[in-house]
Amino acid sequence: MRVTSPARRSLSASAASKPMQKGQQTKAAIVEAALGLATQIGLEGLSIGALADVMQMSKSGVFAHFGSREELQISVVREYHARFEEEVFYPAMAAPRGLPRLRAMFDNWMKRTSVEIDSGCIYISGAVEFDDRPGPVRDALASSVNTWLSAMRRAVELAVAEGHLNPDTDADQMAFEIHALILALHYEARFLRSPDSLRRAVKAFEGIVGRFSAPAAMTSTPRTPRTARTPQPGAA
Amino acid sequence: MRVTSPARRSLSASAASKPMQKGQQTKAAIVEAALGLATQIGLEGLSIGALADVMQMSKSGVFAHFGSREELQISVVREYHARFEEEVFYPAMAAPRGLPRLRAMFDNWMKRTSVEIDSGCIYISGAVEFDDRPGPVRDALASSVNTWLSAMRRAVELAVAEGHLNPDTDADQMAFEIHALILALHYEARFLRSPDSLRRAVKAFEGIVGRFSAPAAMTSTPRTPRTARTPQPGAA
DNA sequence: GTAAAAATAGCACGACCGTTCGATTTATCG
DNA sequence: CGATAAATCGAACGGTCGTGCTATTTTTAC
Repeated sequence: MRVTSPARRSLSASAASKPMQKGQQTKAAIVEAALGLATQIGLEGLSIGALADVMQMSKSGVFAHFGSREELQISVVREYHARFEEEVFYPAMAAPRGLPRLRAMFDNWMKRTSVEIDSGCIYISGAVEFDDRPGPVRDALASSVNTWLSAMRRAVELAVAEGHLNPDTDADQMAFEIHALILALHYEARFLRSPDSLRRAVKAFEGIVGRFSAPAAMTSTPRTPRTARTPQPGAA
Repeated sequence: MRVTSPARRSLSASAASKPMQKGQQTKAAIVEAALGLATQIGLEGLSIGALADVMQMSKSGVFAHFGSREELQISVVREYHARFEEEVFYPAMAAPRGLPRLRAMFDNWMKRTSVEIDSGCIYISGAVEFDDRPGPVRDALASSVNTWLSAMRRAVELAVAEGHLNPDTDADQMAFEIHALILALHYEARFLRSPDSLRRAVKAFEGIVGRFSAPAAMTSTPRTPRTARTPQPGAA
């Protein structure tokens, strides 16, 4: 292929090197439609036939963009990852570091999990579908999830460094408990259709923050060294 | 086996009225095998062909016992419900009511979720698979889950009545948070294969108990009206 | 034992699946 | 423009699925 036509159109493009032919944007449109399907019926439920129907294309036309169903699924996971960063992570980084940012991350995360009731989270459905099915799809999913959970842990550590949380806070532990709230919110809102779940999750989050920030609160065992009397209790 | 032998074999039988023909026990064996398959690949992954393979029967032979795949799935849910009661609920009822019993329920629940790493919980996988797929399978699942969650709430209320927990404890809230821990344990142990998740869940449980039992602990906001000291917060 | 009834097998249908391949259309570029 | 490459289509293959039918075997009952 020639050389010219340097940059064409950059949708979610990472590099402007490729000319971005027509096919690339239909591919992007296919991935978007696939993401919509996958959030409703799961990554495993994704079928090329149904996708072709939605796109008003032939099955082979859709297929040609990916070469295999697995590659399509991976593309969907990557797209979800990008949107998750865009809607959950980046906006939260605008909040001041420490507890406010941690709270913003949790809030955005909750919104993505519960507000759009009609579409689930493929990090959650995918975990169930691929928990004992090794392969590249599982790897892509686990990688994305771990990236986000690591960001949560870092946010907790920052909150400790800022003095918003107890200095002996176990960041992994706190991230685990926050993650648990999101999972319960997803479960009870989406499956049980319990209308209170969002309020429950918020309340539980405050409980967790209270436990990790109050120096007088007992954690698991009350034998935490009380000597130093850390200066600031938290709040915010 | 002429006439006699009035009751044949009662596996999980509820009534001894029926003669329990030969077919009933093969049906029970099929359901058991189906349960094993479903805990690995999910209720949706259950296929009659694969089940016939495991049972060394013909597809139609297996099929005839249920009449439809949906009925097979419902049978699996019912069987899981029975075993869950047997392994989680009933043993915990032997513990003294109050906090010890609540703790026993959580312990047994955790064990069922994490110890057998190679088989997941269909209450969790089923929730993802059927969260927006109405029908009798979803109904059966939701009914079983709600039964168990109600039992958890009742256990919390008993612990309040026994004086083990703060009298203004919101039982629904505490049950929500405990449920969340199980979901996170399942997620992180089974999908992320994190070895610490069991310990994390235990620690978090103690944190929850601590928060709901310590009368001086702040809950969500410290502005709880301390004035009237309302006698009945929730109900029993 | 024999006859009725229940359980199981065998086979085929139609539907959908992912995938392949050659033909055809459409976009790109000199 | 025409030439060339990319994108898309159409049809087909082999496979699995749930399900319905009719035999055949096995269990039950007398």
